[in-house]
Amino acid sequence: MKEKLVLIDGHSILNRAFYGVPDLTNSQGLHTNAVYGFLNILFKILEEEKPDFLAVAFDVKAPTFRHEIYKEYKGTRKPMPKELHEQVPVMKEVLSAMGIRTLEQPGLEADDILGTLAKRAQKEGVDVALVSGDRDLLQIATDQIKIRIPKTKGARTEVEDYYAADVEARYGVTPQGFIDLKALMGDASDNIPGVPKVGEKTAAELMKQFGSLDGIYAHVEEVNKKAVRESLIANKALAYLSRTLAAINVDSPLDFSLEEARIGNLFTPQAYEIFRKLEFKNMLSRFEDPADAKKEDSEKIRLVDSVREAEEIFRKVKEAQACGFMLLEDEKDGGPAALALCTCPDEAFVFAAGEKLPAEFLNRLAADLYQSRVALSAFGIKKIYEALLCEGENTGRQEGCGTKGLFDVLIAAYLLNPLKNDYAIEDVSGEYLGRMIPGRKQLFEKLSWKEAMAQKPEAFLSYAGRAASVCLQAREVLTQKLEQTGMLSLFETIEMPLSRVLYEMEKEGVLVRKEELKNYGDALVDRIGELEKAIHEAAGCEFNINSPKQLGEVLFEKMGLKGGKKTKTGYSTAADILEKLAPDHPIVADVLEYRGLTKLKSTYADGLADYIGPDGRIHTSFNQTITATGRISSTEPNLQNIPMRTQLGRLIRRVFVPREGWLFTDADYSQIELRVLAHLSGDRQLIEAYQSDADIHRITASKVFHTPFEEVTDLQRRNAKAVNFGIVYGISSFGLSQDLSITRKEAADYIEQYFQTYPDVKKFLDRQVQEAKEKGYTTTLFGRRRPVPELNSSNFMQRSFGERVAMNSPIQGTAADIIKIAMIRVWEALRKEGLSSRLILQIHDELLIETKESEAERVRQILETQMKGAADLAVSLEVDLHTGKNWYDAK
DNA sequence: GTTATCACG
DNA sequence: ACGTACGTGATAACA
Repeated sequence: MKEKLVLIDGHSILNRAFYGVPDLTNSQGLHTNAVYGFLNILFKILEEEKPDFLAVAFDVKAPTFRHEIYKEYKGTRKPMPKELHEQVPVMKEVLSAMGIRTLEQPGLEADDILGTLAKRAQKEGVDVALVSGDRDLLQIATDQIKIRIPKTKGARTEVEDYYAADVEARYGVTPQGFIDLKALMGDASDNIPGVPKVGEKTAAELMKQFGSLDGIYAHVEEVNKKAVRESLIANKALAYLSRTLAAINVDSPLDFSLEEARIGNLFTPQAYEIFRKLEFKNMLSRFEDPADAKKEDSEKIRLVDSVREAEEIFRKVKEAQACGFMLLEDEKDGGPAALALCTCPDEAFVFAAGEKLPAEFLNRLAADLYQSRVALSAFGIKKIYEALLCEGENTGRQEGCGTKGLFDVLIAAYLLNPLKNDYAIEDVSGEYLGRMIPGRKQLFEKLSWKEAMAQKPEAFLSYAGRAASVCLQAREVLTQKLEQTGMLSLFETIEMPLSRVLYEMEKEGVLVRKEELKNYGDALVDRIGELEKAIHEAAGCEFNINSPKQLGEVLFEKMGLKGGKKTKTGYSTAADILEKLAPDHPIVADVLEYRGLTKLKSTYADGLADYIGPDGRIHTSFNQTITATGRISSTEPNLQNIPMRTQLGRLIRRVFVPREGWLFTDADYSQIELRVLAHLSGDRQLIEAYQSDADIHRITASKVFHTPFEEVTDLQRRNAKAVNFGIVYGISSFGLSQDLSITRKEAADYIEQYFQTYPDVKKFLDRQVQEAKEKGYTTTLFGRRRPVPELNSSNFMQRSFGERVAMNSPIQGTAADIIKIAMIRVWEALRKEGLSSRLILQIHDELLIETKESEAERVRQILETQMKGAADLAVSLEVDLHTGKNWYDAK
């Protein structure tokens, strides 16, 4: 069996990976996408080739770097972006930790190193696979040397393979001919002059006709085109010099023996450590689990599956101070699959629900434990209140929202880094405890908990036990981190109590009149049909109006409407584009109406109906660990985006009703974000504007446009309002100009005038950006942080985005904090006074209470008092209150 | 699974 | 010169 060598063109692959993999950073803000992509390609190649030897070559100096796209289109060089630059040493470190031989030598380009090694290996009878993103390497290909060019296609990489024959088949020249071809046409990015007048096309033709550079000069008189012929003759020396430059030196002086590149164990402890640091979680599964090897002996996880045993253990657990509490609820049937408890880190009990240990019994024990004085540390607490509170909660803990002693690892991890997409317990373990444990996906793929328990009982036991242990251990570490970052009070007094409020709101749900919702949907159908017909008729063909692709083609090609291309996939048919065409083209107006109606039908009329439960109510999920700013979000269904702005859409709110004989009370903050801005900036003018109790947009218009208050026109007010919004979003003249359909210059003037009117707002915004740049994060009034890694980007667009984020997050986030405080206070007031009315929805600046008629006045008072009093700002917080028989009437 | 669009604050 | 408003989630189309 022949041995095999894999050679990798380090910079080239790193470069490919950098541009092929979306931006990734670890929690320290280190960019990792290129390294990640490189390793993915490496692992793929290794699996396919199963080589005996492996080496990676780098250029010694890479101050500028061929940006592939620029090279192809512009023939220029571009400096390596710093996001990529910082990954080069990391990459080398990773390779070194994996025991992979790296090669770099002053005076030698990576191409030369690769070429030389490939040829040497071939001489020794070793097969070679050379991996590079650079087609120049194709000149090295032979029957034993395969050039492999990876292409990132969407999510995964495909590799093009070239032996010598493949090069000829694809390009019509031999590998040697490749050199000649390049010599003829030149390559600006490699400083190869080439022959003047000969470009890509001509070079290819010449090669086809004569076979080689030598062939061309042997028959140079036979070259057809006069200009080319003369240039060839005049530049013969240049042509041969170019060939020398284009040819990879396959005989470089390189002190290296193949044995040095023999592959050993790549998955070393050192590599594991680095992968962990880089947070390449899915790659960690390639390592043997060090936790297994190291911990198995000391880690005792006991399976409990009888009532008698369970009771005995619970008695003991109740005497502990703190307890890690991991309840695994099956996603298929919603019932508890198992409960894991841990009172000291290397010992855990896993209670498996089943015939011998009924779920109800487990719930009772859990509730009992919650009533005891043990401090529970759980993960995703909102989901487990059901079990904790199953016996009612009117004994024991009464403080706050009943969360005393409870600690939610999930919420703590979210506060410490709100940018993550998910917060798996195994990630928390690795990140905060430095203790790697095998992840759920790795162990069970897509199995539900009950399936996992049945199919892989041992792994399940181990996972559950460790998870509980992590909950216990993480409490201390996370508390300390929260303390260090100034977020402990936010955690304890806002987020933890809020989790209970959200649980109750979800459980309560909102009543929806199913019949009326159906009628609403049905009423849309006829008009949708009419529009569809009219659109197809006007277009002269039938097509799917819902397909932006088809719609774009019909509108802009078939019908020839003028509208610039936008997206990479084709024409933009977004509403703001179509609105400009609508007045002149009835079909476009119809499309817009069609879009509006089908949206109402599919997302709201039909979409919501699927979520009405047996109790006639919709129970949304309020997610507490999703947004970057601290807002909550609502899913399945989203009840925070029910139509409001158009009359027809707004009507759907009539199907949201309180129970028979009750009312809705709706309370929303008036311009909470602008008021927060007034407070945070301390701007005297803005604060006084709010104290005067007049329409803030009108006041702003009056000041910004130097117009007496009474004479402000509607247009001026509208413009001022847009500027106010723009300020909150992190103003840019372009954004404002888009919104108002004015020129950038005009928008810039408005902004300039605004800042002159409210100078401290300007100072405040600048300070947010400045501080965020220094510290790497922004902070709300209540200490909530949001990291802004984009501020360090070398990419203008990303950096600008970071600046807007730095301006917006403290404002949006502080407003989010305030309404959370209000929610807790309102909830507690309702409870304390023994009222039956219930908080059921939150829509960012609005609360909806299902109100018992006899409590209506008291509910209004509670809402007003608690919402206004949620924060003490330099301006008052104002609340608009409405009551009605449905949500439509209560707004 | 990603993209385009559009609903809300 | 770059190419935008901030924060979400659901749907349908398309690869």
